[in-house]
Amino acid sequence: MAILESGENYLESILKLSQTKDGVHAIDVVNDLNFSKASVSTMLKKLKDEGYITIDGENHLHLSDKGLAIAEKIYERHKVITDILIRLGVDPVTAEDDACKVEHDLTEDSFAAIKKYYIEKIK
Amino acid sequence: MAILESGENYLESILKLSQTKDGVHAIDVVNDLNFSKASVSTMLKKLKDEGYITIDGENHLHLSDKGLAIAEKIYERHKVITDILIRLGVDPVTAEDDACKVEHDLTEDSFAAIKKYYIEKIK
DNA sequence: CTTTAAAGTTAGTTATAACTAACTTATAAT
DNA sequence: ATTATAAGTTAGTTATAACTAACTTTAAAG
Repeated sequence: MAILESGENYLESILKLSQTKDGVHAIDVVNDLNFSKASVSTMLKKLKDEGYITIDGENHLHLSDKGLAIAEKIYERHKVITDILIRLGVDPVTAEDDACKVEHDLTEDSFAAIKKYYIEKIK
Repeated sequence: MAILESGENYLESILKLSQTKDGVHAIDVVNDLNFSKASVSTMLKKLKDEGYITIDGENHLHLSDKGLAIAEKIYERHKVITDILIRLGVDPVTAEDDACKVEHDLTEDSFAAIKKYYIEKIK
């Protein structure tokens, strides 16, 4: 079963959190995504069952190889799209919010085209 | 109750169809969106109940003022985003598909910024 | 005019993904 | 050690929005 939009956000959150903190817990994801503990618990179980993350004895969340691949993909999209919107004059908070939605919708082709343009013409 | 992503697509479809055909029926929307007749029937009823469309004695679909406003907004986004992606080198079919998803996610601010850039720098 | 096909509806199901409430488990403070 | 707080789980609910199956209604063709 492939991972969907919501799952991608969880993986991205775990990656982001793991860059500033070691030992990411479910509660950190709760605070980052502003979902209920119950929702996060349920989704993390699903992500674990489907092999996107592992949870160790201290309840630390770890991205598996395939989880990391998705997290990195989405996180890159997030940063590129946010930056483009900011450079086009959108306020940073709105840019972040919009990137967070759009980042899941683009095909590889479209994002690659956007990224290429971003690197050559905007950045 | 505000209209959501799916409803926006129906309104956009009705607008698009009404530009090449007069007397748009539910079945035309079925063929345009590739949903089942049942799904379309149910959603059109909801859009009617909430005042976004009217359905006349011949089962022709008509956008109300507020329905038209949404349809035009989404349709403009669709065309702008599709054109940008095509100009960035994405194949037209993929560009259409991606625009169809992204068009619902952007805030007014972000789309306005993108449109401004599109008019000044890309078009 | 009757039969067939197209159009539309209704009922019930499914999946995704959030929620609250209530529970357990684990940690920290008195 | 007991209690209070924090963390995590489980069960059941909700909303959105698709689906199939079965039905009705309308329109067209013989």
